[in-house]
Amino acid sequence: MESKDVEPNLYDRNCGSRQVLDRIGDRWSVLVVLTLADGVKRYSELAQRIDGVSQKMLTQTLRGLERDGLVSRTVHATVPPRVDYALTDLGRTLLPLLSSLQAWATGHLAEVEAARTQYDTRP
Amino acid sequence: MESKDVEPNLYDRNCGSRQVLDRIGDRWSVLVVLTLADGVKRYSELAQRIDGVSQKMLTQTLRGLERDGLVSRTVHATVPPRVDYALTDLGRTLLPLLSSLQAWATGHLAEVEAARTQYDTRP
DNA sequence: CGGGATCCCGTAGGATACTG
DNA sequence: CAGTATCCTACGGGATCCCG
Repeated sequence: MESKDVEPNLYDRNCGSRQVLDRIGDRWSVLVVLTLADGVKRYSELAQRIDGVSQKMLTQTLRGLERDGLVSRTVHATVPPRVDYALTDLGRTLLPLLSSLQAWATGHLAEVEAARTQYDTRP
Repeated sequence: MESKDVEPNLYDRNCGSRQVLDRIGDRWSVLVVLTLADGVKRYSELAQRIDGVSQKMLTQTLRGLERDGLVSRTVHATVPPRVDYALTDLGRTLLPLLSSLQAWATGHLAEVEAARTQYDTRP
């Protein structure tokens, strides 16, 4: 099969789908999107909620998500300034997947940790 | 079900669930697991299939997945040596999620790229 | 063939200070 | 408050050599 309908190959480093996957796979992106799951959040709320993220990384992550059309950014011309972030429709389509991921992570945490200790304590 | 249910907080950097998520979110881990979806693979097969991965990263990724109990590693004492990698039962439970992720990436690729160009070409 | 060990570089990413 | 700008370090990750 070699039509122009290239059937996106995730394993090809030049394929766009891989870049999309990279974004999804990003540490902070996942956490940001999940945080925005329950509605609009301000910059400071995000920073507060997501433990360990530096403002540089948070800003960078938000820009990336905004660029990819997953998150919308709304600036209110007030004093003090206020910026709201929310999921776009596209971003919302990603939500079920990330929730599943979250569920898997918490649900299988015990097994993973067990595997780790077993791996670490062996000949 | 027990009283110890601290309800794993993904947003706490010290919570194990976040480390699990980090592993899943890893660039190469996802691709390796997906590659192993259709059965046992040798080291060289993986290296060949996954474009752009260095052997160092491949080895490192495989070790990580093995440690977390997602992938099994079988060494055959032959000459030349032969090492087989396969998903464990635990690893297989992750498969549907990653497939969904893959589907999302390819399915929404166009929208994401559109959003990008729009973002890049604006005041 | 499947990696372990080294060397080395680029950059991701943290801390801090400054601005609109 | 919500960033940008700067500096600086750690580490991701590539290339190379070598061994079981």
